[in-house]
Amino acid sequence: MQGNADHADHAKCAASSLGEPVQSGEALSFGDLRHNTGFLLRMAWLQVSERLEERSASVPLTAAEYTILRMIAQSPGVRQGHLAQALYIKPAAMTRIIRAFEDRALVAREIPDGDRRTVCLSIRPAGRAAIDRARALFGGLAEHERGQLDAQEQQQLNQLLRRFCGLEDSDSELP
Amino acid sequence: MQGNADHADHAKCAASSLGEPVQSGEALSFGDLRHNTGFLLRMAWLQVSERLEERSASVPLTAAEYTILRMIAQSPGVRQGHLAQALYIKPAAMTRIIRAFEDRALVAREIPDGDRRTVCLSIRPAGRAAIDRARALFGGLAEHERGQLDAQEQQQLNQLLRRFCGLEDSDSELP
DNA sequence: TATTGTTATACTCTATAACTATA
DNA sequence: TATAGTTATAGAGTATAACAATA
Repeated sequence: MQGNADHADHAKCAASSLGEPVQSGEALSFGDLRHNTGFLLRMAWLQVSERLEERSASVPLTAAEYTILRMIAQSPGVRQGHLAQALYIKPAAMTRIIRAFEDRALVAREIPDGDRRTVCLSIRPAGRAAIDRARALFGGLAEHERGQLDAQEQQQLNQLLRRFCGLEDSDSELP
Repeated sequence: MQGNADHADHAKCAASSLGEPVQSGEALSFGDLRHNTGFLLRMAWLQVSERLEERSASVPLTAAEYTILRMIAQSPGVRQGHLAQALYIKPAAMTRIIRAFEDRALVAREIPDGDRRTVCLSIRPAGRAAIDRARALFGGLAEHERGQLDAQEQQQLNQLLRRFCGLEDSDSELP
């Protein structure tokens, strides 16, 4: 429910004109927003991306690039379009990203004989080296990724997030 | 190996320098990325924001604007800077957002006598009406926010997310 | 001098549609 | 005609620093 904070039209900032407490202090109330998954997801992502951005300063790879490179390394020969679809990246954007990778010799583009409209991607040695260098910064259950959670809670969070986005516990766990 | 070898024969995609299976099919493996909280958070947020964007088409408020408006309604007289800090919005960006709100008569800006450098915000009737109209689209545990989760799992996810970003179960739950 | 908010500018992402080439 | 990818352009969002007013 939310029926608080009735009309406080002329709420003087500090001089409380109405019963509702005024937030001239520091901690302000999030109210029902605390039960809004979209809001929480955005807040959590903003915190993480901030930390990732700091870290990406020390390595020639952003977190987004790291993700794409890892996907290519894990799926050699993957079609560019499939990769874009899986990562929610539009084809037009993927083209620029991949071309930049090619310019830096991180990935190889190949047009297969079977269907010459498509582009297949594979990792190159420099790409693999970049991944290895960045893994410690961006990867796994690292401390900077935990927020206020302990390792067990983080795994629980991860599982719920996988379930949330339909990334069920199916692939590549047991070959 | 799974043998759909009709194209895989000559597709040099397949015959890479690695022994790894080739993902010319559809579902591709996310590998260790499935244990990467940052990656999962981004994927989940992308799904949600996509749905929110569709919904915001039918109402003159984006999901981000809805969040800010609700915060102002919940904290009448809140200082603009505090609001920006709480929501991870830079002051420069907040200025434009608030001015747009003021132009649409959704919020009121007030410069208090106590400290004339600051700006205090409060909701106006049109703002409250906009919130009410948008609540059904953006709010709570709505179906569009659940992903593949049932209501209980979603609450569990919400709690872990609150913990993750330090939004502990402290505020405004029991006044 | 430090703080709060504003302005101006540039840069990164993203969205969209038109285009090429293959099928 | 449909599909895969490319190109070009515009728009939103965000970062940065310089600035004004106030403390």
